[in-house]
Amino acid sequence: MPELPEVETTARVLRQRIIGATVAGVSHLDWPRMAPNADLERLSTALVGRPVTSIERHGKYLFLGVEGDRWLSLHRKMTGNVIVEPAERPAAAHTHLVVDFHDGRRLAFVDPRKFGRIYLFESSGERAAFVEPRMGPDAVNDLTLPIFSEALAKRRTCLKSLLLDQSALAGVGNLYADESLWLARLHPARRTESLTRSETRRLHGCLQDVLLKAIERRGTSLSDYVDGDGLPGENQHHLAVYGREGQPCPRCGTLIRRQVIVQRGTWVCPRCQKQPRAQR
DNA sequence: CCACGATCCTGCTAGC
DNA sequence: TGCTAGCAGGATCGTG
Repeated sequence: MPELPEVETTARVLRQRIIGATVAGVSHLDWPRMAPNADLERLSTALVGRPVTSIERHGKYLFLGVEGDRWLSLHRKMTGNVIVEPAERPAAAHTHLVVDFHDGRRLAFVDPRKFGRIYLFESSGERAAFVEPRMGPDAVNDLTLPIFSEALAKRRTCLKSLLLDQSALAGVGNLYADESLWLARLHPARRTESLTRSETRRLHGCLQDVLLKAIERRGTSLSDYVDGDGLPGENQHHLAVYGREGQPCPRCGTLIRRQVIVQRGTWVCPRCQKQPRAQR
């Protein structure tokens, strides 16, 4: 599933490919629930005839800006992909939005599960009003140690729940939460308020390491994810715990275990990540 | 404030 | 072999 590193990799590809391209048309919007605040007519009116001026990312959201402060925003949830390709190619199955450009290429939003979301914002203010209540600081661009400590102090919950909460910090999903907690040698069920100052610093550093390494490796391709050129990433070959139940911990060799924490499949090394005493 | 369950979807897989 | 029930999961919403 695309999390911050996958969305960042896609954003970098899109910047190289479509900045300056002018929108010629919008089509294939076949599932209205995927676009809660826009229909094909509104999207066309806002985008057609305008060149793409910027590609931005906050957390797992992608923002495609066109001239005149209009923003097409995409969230890929679990199975969505955003791909630039020649317009003559037949549209892939499960294509739910196509943006055609004047140069004969198109951007396709493909999502078998239809969990992905498409939004249109007609000003930066409108976009900010959407982002602010639901997303905290971006986990890579805005999350300094003091800001992370503050986000942690504001909530009394377990570490896994904190890392997955997009309003606390934006961009981390199930995979990178587990990988960061393993690298920091902290159990996902540990309470936020139980962390010492040095554990907080360690978790912050490990989270940055895990996310930046994953970006260098162009994301993790386990089932669906490919980048803006349709290419898989490399980080799936470097996972320590995620999805590795029964395989040895790369640090100590103990067999990785899967448990369910805050309703999510969670992988831990039972030796490196000591279960807190209050938990069963 | 926090936890938990339901919801949205379809592809995959375990089990018969 | 072929079918089906159940699971997975990000964000949101309603309930306790």
